[in-house]
Amino acid sequence: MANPLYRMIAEDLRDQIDNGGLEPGQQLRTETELVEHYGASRNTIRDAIRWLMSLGLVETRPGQGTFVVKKITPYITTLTAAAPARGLPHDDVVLAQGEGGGYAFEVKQQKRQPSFTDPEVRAEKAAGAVAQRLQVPEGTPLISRHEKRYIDGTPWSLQTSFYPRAFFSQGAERLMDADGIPEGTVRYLAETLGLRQVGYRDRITVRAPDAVEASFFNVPQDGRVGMFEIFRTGFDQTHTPMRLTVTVFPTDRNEFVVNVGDVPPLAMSEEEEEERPEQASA
Amino acid sequence: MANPLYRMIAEDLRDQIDNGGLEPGQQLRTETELVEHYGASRNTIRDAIRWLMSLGLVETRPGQGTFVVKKITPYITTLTAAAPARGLPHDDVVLAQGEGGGYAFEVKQQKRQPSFTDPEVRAEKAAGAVAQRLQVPEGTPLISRHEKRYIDGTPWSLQTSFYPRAFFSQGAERLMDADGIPEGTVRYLAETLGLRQVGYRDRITVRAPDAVEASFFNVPQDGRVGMFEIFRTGFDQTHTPMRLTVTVFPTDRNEFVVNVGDVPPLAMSEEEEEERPEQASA
DNA sequence: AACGATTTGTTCGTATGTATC
DNA sequence: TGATACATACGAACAAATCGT
Repeated sequence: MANPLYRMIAEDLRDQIDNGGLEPGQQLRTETELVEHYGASRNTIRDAIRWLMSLGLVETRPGQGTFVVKKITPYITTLTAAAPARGLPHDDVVLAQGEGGGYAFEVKQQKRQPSFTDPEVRAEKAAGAVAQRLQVPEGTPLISRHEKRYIDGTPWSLQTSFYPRAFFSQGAERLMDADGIPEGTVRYLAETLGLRQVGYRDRITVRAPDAVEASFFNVPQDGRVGMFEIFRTGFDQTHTPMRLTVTVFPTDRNEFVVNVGDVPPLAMSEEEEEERPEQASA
Repeated sequence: MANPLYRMIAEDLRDQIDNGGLEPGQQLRTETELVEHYGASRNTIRDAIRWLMSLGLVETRPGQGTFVVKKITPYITTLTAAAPARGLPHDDVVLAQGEGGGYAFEVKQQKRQPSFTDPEVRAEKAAGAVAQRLQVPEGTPLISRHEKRYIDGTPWSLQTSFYPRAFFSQGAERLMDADGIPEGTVRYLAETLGLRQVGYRDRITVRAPDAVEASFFNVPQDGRVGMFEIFRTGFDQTHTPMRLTVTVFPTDRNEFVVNVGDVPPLAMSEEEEEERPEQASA
């Protein structure tokens, strides 16, 4: 039964975090102090701390100490379009609302301000998963548009959209502009090419971050914090994929909501006042 | 530039996994062999392996060795109801289809057979997130039904549904049966109490597994493999929550799909033939 | 700007325990 | 049972980051 020593020490520290005195953000005793307190070697203490780290309970900062992680109030993103007004035909509503301002994800969380970088535009060829989701042969010329997205100035998501490069030659020239398309690419394509997006499919997976993502989101290199990866394929009137948008979000600060049928609006009280009875000013 | 030694060794091993000879499932050289090969101490070699483990690239088995993890073909679950037949009123369709056999998640992956345990039924009181999502005061009497769900015999998800215990006294007596409710609790409640579920909301988050989940899903105790946690709140005609279902899935073997608007059915080719060029009969 | 004190990070060595075949 | 392989635990030394003086 006797668990290894480092895990017993970890359990003891965990208790103090879950119940006892250790508050989020607070510093733990230093490794040297813990060595004396538990009578174990420093390596064993470090094993215990590593265990707690892998559980996402503490984080270490070189030169400073070990700290209890504070949970982040999650950003909430609705994947389905805004609830259709009752009585309206379904198709007409789906994409007029939810996919308004350039891209569908809306920040439901009030008081938070999303912002984006101007897109970085590249010409590339379809390959692998991208070709598969767009249902085009490998090597098909594409346009990709890359954006960094922030909420209140903190990194929120990395987004890449792919379009067939044929759209460009057919007249949708602003697809390769490095400026944003304020009215949204979906609407822009409808106006210029008559391509109406009649629906989309999201595919939600989780994977480990790569080096770029870990650095951008400021999460540990290793896989402790996963990344939501959402593939959104948009379909036109002929049920042909007309675009693919891949967005990556850290799992530690994001939630997604899917509404089906007739559901009440997301109440503010549903996400707030989880465990902060104090303060309410913006 | 000069990364720590253990990470340089890890990178070298990683290259062999990504490009070179090391196939999924294959065994790496033993720690002692790696000590000789790289001229580093065993602790440093173990640090390198630990790094690769945290990236989810390898796994260690005491007494056997270190192995390259093989990725699992993911189970695909559609969260939205089956595509409504065009022209039908929206509300009537939403829940007749997708939420047929007891619960909404369908296994889209062909050739795979889901199975469930008989539910374990408990009487309990609403608390915390459950009370919040059901929009009832803390302490409200509830019925909870717990199921283990498998696909092809391997653990797939853990599911708990909560209903107000008042439903039981009002006549829905089978809610406390330890037998399954083959026609589905949603339909059962409609037939006995006239409670129609007109919509539902899913909330998708990722968190670390607890001890029970780690053991059931056979994933490491630490947080390397996250858990999808999906809260599904069902609403009745009066927009009041009538049930809450919480389902937990390991992120390493699950994907979710959300359909909005008019989208073509999920083609088999979209998930198959990722890296198996052979065989194509259906 | 420089230095010293503090704290975590990296690397070595060594010994023993435990799981698997 | 023995051999092999990973897991745990100790001790020690130096490096690198941070902070205050």
